[in-house]
Amino acid sequence: MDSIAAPATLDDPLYYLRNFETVLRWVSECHGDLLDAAERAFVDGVAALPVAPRALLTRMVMRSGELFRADKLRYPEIGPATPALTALEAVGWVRRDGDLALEELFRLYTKAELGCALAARLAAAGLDRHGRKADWLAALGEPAPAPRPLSGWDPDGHLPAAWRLTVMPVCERLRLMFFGNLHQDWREFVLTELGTFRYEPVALDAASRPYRSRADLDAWLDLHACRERFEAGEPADAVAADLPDGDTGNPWVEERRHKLRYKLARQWEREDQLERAEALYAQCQYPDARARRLRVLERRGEYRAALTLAEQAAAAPESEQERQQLARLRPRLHRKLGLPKPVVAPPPTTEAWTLTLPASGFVEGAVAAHLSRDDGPVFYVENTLLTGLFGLLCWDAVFAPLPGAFFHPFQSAPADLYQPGFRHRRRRWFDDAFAALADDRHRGPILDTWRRKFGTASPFVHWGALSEPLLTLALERLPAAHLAAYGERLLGDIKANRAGLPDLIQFTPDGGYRLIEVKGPGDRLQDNQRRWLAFFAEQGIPAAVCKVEWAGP
DNA sequence: CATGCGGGCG
DNA sequence: TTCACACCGTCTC
DNA sequence: GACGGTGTGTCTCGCCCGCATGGG
Ligand SMILES: [Mn+2]
Ligand SMILES: [Mn+2]
Repeated sequence: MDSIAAPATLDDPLYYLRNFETVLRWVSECHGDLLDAAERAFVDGVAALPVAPRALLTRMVMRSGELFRADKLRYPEIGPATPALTALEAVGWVRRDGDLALEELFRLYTKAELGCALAARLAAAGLDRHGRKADWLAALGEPAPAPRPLSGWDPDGHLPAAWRLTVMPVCERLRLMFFGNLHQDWREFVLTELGTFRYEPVALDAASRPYRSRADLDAWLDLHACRERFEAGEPADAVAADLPDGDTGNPWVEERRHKLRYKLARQWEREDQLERAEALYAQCQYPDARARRLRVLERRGEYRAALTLAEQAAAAPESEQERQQLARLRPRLHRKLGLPKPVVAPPPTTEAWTLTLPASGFVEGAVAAHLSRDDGPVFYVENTLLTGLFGLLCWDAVFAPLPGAFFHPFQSAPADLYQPGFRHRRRRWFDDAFAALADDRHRGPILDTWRRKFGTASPFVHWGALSEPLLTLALERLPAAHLAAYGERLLGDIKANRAGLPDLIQFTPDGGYRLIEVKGPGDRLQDNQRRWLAFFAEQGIPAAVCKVEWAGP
């Protein structure tokens, strides 16, 4: 199956067309039932086109935007653009300029060209050719002129022709079907072929695909459109009105839906629309939504309602983070309501000390340099070391070929990495990994994986930060039991616990090690850093906080 | 004309 | 374009 | 001390070219 989607060789001048055809074939074979009639007609129609228009279409799809100047579509391997464009126009996949907005006109043409074509308008606006292009656009855009065909902007025909691609929406949908997301694009094929990206080869089965139904895809695309509008600055009210509120049962779709709800509610909070924010949080399952809802109730002075919800939450906290937030919130609510102080177990204490150092830009580096000795080196590792050791030890678990986890050859992680059953579904592999730790025979396999897989994309291993000397030293010094404790906590909540680890690791001259979180003046521990430090204290894993003051002048 | 930026490309 | 972190201003006890 | 908002770097390569900009 993976051979079907392998990138084409770059020796072929039409390699990009081969790759596009690979995706079309793949979609047609594995996702044919998700296509509607028009999409099916497009996929079949591409195959029926002569090679020149087919290749030009592919070039346009893979470039950015939907608008192109004919004179910028020059490809030696395709030949003249005009006949190819004519063929594409005949099937309706491109059309001549159509209505061009002023911004589009300015994006297509250079300042010099616009100076000619728009000479009259510019003169009327009192602009000469010495101003800046952005100022021209601002001046001519006030009041906003109606979009019009190129001839409407440029009656004398100074400007070269523009063409508009009309099939971008269907191509985006195909991209989504293939990749399961829209942040990967067609360049994956080339960069993989070049060796710039390396992905772990995982056997794919025909049933593996991200979307089961057309409804899943439609919902995903709708949500994506809503999110883009929101991020473009459209008011939360308008976006919320269009936000579909169904439930597809597809975890990836639903996660996006709840995340967008969370962001909209957050925006309403900022606008002091607390009632609406609270109502939206109430139907939002994104992590932290319940904590935000509590905060909103508190801000509205609804202490009684807040306390009721807080007690519900405390009875079944959704995460350690929520437990931590509740431990701060409940005393506040009790005070407001005149209730006795609740008993809250204080977190275990972590050793802390203060260093006074000559001023320098990079606090972590300054502390590392100050503490480092020949027989006691210090590395700036933050999340990369422990997470990397875990990723190396559990490589086979992470890339286990479970149904539905991998559906194309360019995945750096299984699709269900953050889903609740992730660990359980791979317990066979994880049990092996933890057994290796229990028997203290993890070092060989970790080092071996480091050598074999170096450079291959992994959700846990950041190769640039994990040199062999660091790795060997860490393996020598870190007890297996510490690694096991770390791994268990990470697996308990991968998303929340993959960050927040201390800045430095110090390999002490006595043959041990110590993790050090550096805090410059005005910087304080983040919640996730506190949780890790509390855990390390419980587990007897050596960790400390180093506060830094800059030496006075 | 030097410089910086961003798109296109393999 | 997302995310983790640093930094800073505020409010409160 | 708690909280929230904002800014920053780094995400995915390295190279080339066209373009905009501003100073000489
Ligand atoms: Mn840090
Ligand atoms: Mn720090």
